[in-house]
Amino acid sequence: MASSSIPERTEPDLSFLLDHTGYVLRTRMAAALAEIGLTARMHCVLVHAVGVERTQIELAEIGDMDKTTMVVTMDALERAGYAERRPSSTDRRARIVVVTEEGARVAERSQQIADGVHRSVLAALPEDERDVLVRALARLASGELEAAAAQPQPVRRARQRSA
Amino acid sequence: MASSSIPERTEPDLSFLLDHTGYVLRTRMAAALAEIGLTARMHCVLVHAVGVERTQIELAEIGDMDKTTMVVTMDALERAGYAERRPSSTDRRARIVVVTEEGARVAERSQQIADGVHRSVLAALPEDERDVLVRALARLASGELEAAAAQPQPVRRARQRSA
DNA sequence: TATTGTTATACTCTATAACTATA
DNA sequence: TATAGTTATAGAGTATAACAATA
Repeated sequence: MASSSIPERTEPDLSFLLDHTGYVLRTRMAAALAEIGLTARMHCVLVHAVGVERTQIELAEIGDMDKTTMVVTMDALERAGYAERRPSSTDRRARIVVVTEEGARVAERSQQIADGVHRSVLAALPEDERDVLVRALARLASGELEAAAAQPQPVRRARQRSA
Repeated sequence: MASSSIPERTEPDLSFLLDHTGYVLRTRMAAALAEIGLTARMHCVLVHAVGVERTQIELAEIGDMDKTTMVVTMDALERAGYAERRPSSTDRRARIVVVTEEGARVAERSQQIADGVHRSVLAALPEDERDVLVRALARLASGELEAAAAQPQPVRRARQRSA
């Protein structure tokens, strides 16, 4: 959130626009999901685990989280009674995330909530802009933008113990 | 970054799209600015401080940062020799951020870099989508989206000492 | 040897609190 | 009393490392 809001006489400040809209949407989504006791991550895992056999790692990749973050998220889902860890029948190292009956109901509800938030956001736009916005963002998200994106993050220094 | 990348048979996942594009752009911008030794925040402060008399608080608001984060950013800019703190002539509590000559050159360069990144991103889109994307994001950023955004963040708990 | 999942922990980031000096 | 700026530090979030079990 260090983008400028004041327009220079140059390019449109895409950084500010994406940061700002993303922030506001995240905030709205978090608030909406919080009403049924879910975080965005719990929602994401839940929705992608219903009906299919997926391991924690697979779900972590889908939601782009670290496997250790996945552990925390699963802990929360288990405490809430929405999902369980079951040993995989094919790989005894892995755990399948099984959504409970109540979890499935919650997942459906939370997907409705998420869709509702998205709909209400898009509703603020003139109809002809909606599709173009989604299409343009999808285009940027899938490839073109990624290509040139090196990894500039200097990689977080590791804890080092002894020599 | 807990949005799903797998399309449900529902609304387009605007959360994922904004998160993802925002993340990639932030990453690219950070990498590009890092080549001249700037962070996004330093760039933002520098660019909005050249030529005008602005206090730290004013610049912090423009860049949407906390005043304590502004202190850190100013420390970095001073170390680099790009900006200085000067007492305000009208309010002896406040410090005006004065950009040095070298700082002004760097600001111009960093603005070119930022514009270049934005241009190259937009270049990935068919021409007719570019304007619409920017216009739609601007519309969402300015008001409509904000209106319904309550503050759901439970406010970070304060350190409490004694009673 | 490599991988899944876990625990423990360290690091980064950023905001709160408390303070000084002014207004 | 309130505000600009500073310092110190707490807290959230998240990644790294090391480990156990299994592949």
